[in-house]
Amino acid sequence: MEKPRLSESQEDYLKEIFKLREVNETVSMQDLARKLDVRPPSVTGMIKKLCAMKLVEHEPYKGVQLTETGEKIALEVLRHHRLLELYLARHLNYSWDEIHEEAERLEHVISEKFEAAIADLLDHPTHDPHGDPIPTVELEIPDSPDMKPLSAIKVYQTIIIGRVMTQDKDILSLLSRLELIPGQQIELIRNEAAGIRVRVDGSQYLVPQTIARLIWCESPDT
Amino acid sequence: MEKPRLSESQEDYLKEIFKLREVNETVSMQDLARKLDVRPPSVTGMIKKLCAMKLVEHEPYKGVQLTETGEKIALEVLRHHRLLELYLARHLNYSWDEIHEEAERLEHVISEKFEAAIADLLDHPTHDPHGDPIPTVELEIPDSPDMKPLSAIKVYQTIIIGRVMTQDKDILSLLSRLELIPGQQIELIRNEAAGIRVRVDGSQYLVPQTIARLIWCESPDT
DNA sequence: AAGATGAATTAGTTATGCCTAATTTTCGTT
DNA sequence: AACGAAAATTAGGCATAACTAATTCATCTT
Repeated sequence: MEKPRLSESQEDYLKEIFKLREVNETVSMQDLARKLDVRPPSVTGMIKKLCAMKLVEHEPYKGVQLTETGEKIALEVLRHHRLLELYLARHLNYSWDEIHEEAERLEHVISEKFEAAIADLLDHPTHDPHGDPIPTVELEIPDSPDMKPLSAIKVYQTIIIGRVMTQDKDILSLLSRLELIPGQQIELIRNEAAGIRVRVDGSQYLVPQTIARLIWCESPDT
Repeated sequence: MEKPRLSESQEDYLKEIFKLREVNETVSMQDLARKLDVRPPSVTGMIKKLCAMKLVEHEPYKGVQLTETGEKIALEVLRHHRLLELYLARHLNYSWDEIHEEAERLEHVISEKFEAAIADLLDHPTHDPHGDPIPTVELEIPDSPDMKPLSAIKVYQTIIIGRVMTQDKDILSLLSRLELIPGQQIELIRNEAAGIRVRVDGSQYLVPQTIARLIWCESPDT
């Protein structure tokens, strides 16, 4: 199958469809419009084009889905993005909340060679600094530990943060300051109406429910 | 003065005007069209826009010049490009003839932060792997040693290559294979009609005049 | 079963940045 | 001083990817 050259826009559409599909059963035009920060008619238009290119399938008024080829491209972009995030953090001293924005621009521009070079340098990592899995060179998604949202953990215990499910800069910056980042061990204290009370590194915080839903943790049992 | 956000195209125009200005007294629309690989009417159109933005000055049917602001931007792009070239070569194992192409795309996309990070890592270098000076953070052009083209050196002696004045991938690849790269010591043997005969690293080559004009050397005397 | 509502689509516009074809300007020659 | 060639410009178009406004469709409520 020929590999068509896509615009950055088109790559972003495919990437977002993929990411939304991981969460929702079906991907609506509205969801895409929100994520891509464009108006719905723009989405309809672009989806039509991607459809013509056989990168997505679209039943009007229903939803969108990636074709095999479309998914391949989405995974490539995702691999670029996540490798870059780790690279920026590890080798260029970027802080945890700064990496997303820079990777977002670089992901469309780096060559296969660049990808391979940083993958090598990073020793072919499986997860990025936010805990997101990095697709392999063969574009398989590596396994992640079993996780559930902090907001859904009932048993009070010591657990490890595995993944933070947001790209919002302000939230990331906050979580970074509180050390609520993947790899961090935290202690669940109490589930209050307003949020989850946790101990991190000796300090206690009340994590609001909205934010607790974004923090996924490895739960050793139940 | 406000820093306007420019398109990649616009940055490329400013960069090329600057580079042409270093060589020619005056920059023609044709020169630009050739370098940027577009047709002359496109150049006229874009120059008009850059003129309106006060980034260039243009007397129709005469030539183009950068304004102060335009030159600043050109130097920023050039700094990005040349830092990136050195970075790719030093840290990501790119070969000498591969760096230009990748830097060409990345230069428009990296942030100030990225620039600062690699400049730090490279210990604030003054010249890139092709011997081109890297503008400083303050956008001053660092001094280079006195040089003249290999084709213009009369006295037969041992000299050091300082700069290679081409971005042509094929020529770069050839020169790379022959080790005719900045820093290399070479011995002038004879000036023949067809070219300059030199000894490099024990091997003898005949460097055609066209190529000898691209290789600038530090000449200790005369 | 008929609206009402919200999602999706169509129609038509805009801004970039390129193109070709036609025209104008400049300048070196005679 | 006039001509011809080369360079530059204008005029008019095309593709991309956004947008707004208007319309159509699907579904939920009563």
